[in-house]
Amino acid sequence: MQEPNTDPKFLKPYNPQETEDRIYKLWEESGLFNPDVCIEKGVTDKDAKAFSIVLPPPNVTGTLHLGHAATLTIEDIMVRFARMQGKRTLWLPGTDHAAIATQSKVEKIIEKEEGKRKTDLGREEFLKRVEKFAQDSHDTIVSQCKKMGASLDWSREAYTLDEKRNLAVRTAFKKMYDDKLIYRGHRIVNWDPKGQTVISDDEIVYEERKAKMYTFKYSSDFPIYISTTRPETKVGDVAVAVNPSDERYEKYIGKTYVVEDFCGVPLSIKIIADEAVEKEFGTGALGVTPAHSQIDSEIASRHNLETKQVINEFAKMTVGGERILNKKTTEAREVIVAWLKENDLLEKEEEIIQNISMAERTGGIIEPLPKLQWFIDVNKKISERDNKSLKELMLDVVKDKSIEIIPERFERVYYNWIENLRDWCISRQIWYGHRIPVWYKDKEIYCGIEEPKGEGWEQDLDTLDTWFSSGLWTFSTMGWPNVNSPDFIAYRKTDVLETAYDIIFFWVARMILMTTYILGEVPFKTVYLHGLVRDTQGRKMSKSLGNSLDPVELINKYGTDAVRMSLVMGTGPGNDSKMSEDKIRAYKNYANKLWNITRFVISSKEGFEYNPTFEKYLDQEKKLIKERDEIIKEITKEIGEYKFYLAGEKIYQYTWSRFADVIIEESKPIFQNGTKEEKESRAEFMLDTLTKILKILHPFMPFVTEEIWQTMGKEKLLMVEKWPTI
RNA sequence: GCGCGCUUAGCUCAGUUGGUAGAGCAACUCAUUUACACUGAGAAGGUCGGGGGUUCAAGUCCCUCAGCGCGCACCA
Repeated sequence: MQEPNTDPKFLKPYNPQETEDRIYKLWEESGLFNPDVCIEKGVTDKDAKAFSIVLPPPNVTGTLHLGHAATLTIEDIMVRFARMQGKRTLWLPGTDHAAIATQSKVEKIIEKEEGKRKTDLGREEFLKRVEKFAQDSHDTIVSQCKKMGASLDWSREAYTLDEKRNLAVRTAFKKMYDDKLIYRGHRIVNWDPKGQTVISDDEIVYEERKAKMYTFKYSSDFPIYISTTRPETKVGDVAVAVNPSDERYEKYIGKTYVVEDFCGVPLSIKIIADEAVEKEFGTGALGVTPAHSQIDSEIASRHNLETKQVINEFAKMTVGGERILNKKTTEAREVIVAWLKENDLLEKEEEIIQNISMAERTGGIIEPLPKLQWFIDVNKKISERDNKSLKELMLDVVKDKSIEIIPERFERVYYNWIENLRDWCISRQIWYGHRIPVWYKDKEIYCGIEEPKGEGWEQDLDTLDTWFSSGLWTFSTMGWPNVNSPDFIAYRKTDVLETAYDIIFFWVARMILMTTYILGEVPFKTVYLHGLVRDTQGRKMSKSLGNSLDPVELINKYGTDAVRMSLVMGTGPGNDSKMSEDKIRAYKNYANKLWNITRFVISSKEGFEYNPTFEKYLDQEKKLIKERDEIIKEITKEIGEYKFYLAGEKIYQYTWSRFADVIIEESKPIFQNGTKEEKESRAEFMLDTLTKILKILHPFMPFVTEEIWQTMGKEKLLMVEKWPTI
C-alpha cells in the first residue's frame, strides 16, 4: 500500500530505548513541569484551579526499587491528568536524609571496607562521608525518577536536611517548645544497643522467637514465685506486684523482704498490689524491674519505688560480682539460671513463643532503659487549637472527613494507632540529622531558632527523628515559615498524598500532626494508599532475598511505558501486587500496537487533513463516536476517582480489541471502495479517535504517546494538550 | 487478645451502589506476510475457599468455619 505521509520511523517497530531519554529531555527543556512556566507560556490559565502533590521523598540510602516506581507512576498519572485538564499543576520532588537509615548504612559500608567505626573517624569526618554517600544516592534517585518519566518540577526540588528545611525544623521545634508540647524527660525509652540510640515505638519491629520462661523465687525463704523470660533483669527488682484481689497473696501485701544474696546482688523486695497485674498470668505475681520495663516503670511510679538500673547502653550488666558484672545480658541470664538451679530456687522452665523487639534499621535487640530524652506530648491540650491535644487534632480531621483515606479501611488502622499512641520520643543519639535547637549553659536551657548570644553555650548533641522533618514536608517545601511565599499561598494545601500503606504511621500521621498543629489546617484532602510490590512468589522484595527487580533493568528491557502500565494494571488501592516480566512484556507489545495503529491511520487518510471540528460524519461514524465518547466519559470519571486500574483497562481494551481489531478492519474496504464522503467521514473519525486515544493514554504511557504525537508533526507537546471533553 | 485483608480460569489479578462471571499471561486449533508476528481468528477453561442466612435475584450483603497474609497491643 502507498504510504504518502508516513514518517519512515513508523515502518520500524517502536523503540523505547531510542525514544525515552530524548522525549524526557524535550519535556524538561520546555520547562512545563513548572506551573509558573505553564502560565507564562499561556498553556495554563493563571486563575486555573491548583493541583499539587508532594513526592514522598525517597530515602537517600541507595537506589529506587519497584515500590518507588509504583509511587512515581501513580502520582505521575494523577499529575499529568490534572495538567491536561488545565489545572495549575505542581508535583514537588525531594529526597529524605532518613537520619538513622542512612547513617547505619554508611556505618556498615565503612566497617566493611575499612574496618573502622564512626567513632574512629569522629563526628565531622563521619558526617562528610555520609553526605557524600547521600549526594551519590540522591543523584541516582533523581536520574531514576526521570527514567520513570515523572513530570516533577525539578526547579523546586527539596531535601529534608537542607538549609530551608532546617529553618523550618528549628521554627517548628521552637513553637512546640514554647507551647510546652516538646519537653525533656527522664523515662524508659527504647534503646538500640547496636545503633547506640533511642528509637520511637514505631521504629520497632517484632519477630517471633522461641524463648524460655523461668519460674523461681529470689531466695529459699521468699514466699512468692515469679516468672520471667529475662532472669538477668531480676537483679534490678525492687518489688513483687500482685493483683489487689488475689487472695493467694493478700497476706503478704505491704511486707518487705530482704534478700541478702541474689546471685551476688542484695535485693530488698516489697510486696505491692497493682491492678496492672493479671492473676492468671504465670504465678500471678510480677517481679517489678522499674529500670528495664515500661510497665514496671509505671507500676513503680505509682508506688514510689526506686529505679535501679542494672544494664547499660551496651546491653551489659552494671551490678553483681564477677559472675555477671560487665557480662552481656544473654550471658548473665545463663549464669543466673545456673545459680538458681544450684540453689534450688528454680521451680520450672518452659519453652514459649515470644515476640522480641528489634530496631527496624539496625536489627539491634531493644533494651528498655531509663534515659533523659526529648518528647512530644500528644495529650496536652493546645489553647490555640480549640483546646485539643495533638491526638485529638489528628483524630478529628479524619473523623470529620477533612481528610479522606482511600481505601477507607485504613481509617480504622489510623484510629487504632492514635488510640495507642504514647508521647513521641524525637531525640536520637546519631550524628546525621537536624541538631536539636537547644543550648545549655550551666543550669540554663535555651531553645531558639538561632544560637543564643554570649559565651559558653553548648548545643544539645542529639539530632531529631527523621520523621520530625518529614512531618513538615507539605509546607516546608512551599516556603514556610515565610507565609507570604507564593508557593505557600498557592500550593501548600495539597490535593492528595499518595504513598504505600506501610508508612501511614511514620509519615502520613506525622504530617497530619504537624500541619493541623502548626497551620491549623490539613496538609492534604485525600490520602491514596497503594499496596506493596512483591515478587512472583508473593514475598516482599528485598536485597537480602535477592529477589528485588531493578526498575532500571526492566526499563532497559521493556521500556518505561510498559513498566508503568504493569505497575498500575490489575492493582486495587491498598492491595499488594505481584510483579512479573510476562505482564510487562504484554504492555511492551501494547506500545508497539499503538505505534502500528498510528501507522495505519496516517497512511490511510489519503490526503484528508485532520479537522477537529469536522461535522459531516455519516451515520456509521456517528455511532462509533457515540460509543467512543461514552468510554472516554467513563475513563475520565474513573481517573478522577483514583480508579486507575479500571481506566487503564478500559483504554487498553478499546484501542486493541475495538479500535484495532474491529474498526480498523472494517475501514479497509471503505478506504478501498468507498465514496469520497464515506472515506472522508471514516478518515476524520480515525484521526480524531487516535488523537483522543493518545491523550487519554498519555498519563499512563507518556513516552510512546508523546513520541507518536511529535512524529505526527503536532506543534504543542502532548503533555500540555487539553484532555478530551465530551 | 483487638483489628484488617486475601481465598474468583493452570498462573497473576479485576469485578465501582446485589441483576446470568472478565482481562493479561500460559496452554490448544487455525491463519502465514498482514497497519502490526511485539500479529490475527477461533475454541477451551470457573458449582467465585466450605457451610448457613437475607433476597425475585448474592462473587457482591449478613452469620459461621477453615487456610494464608498483615497491622496493633501484650510479651511477668
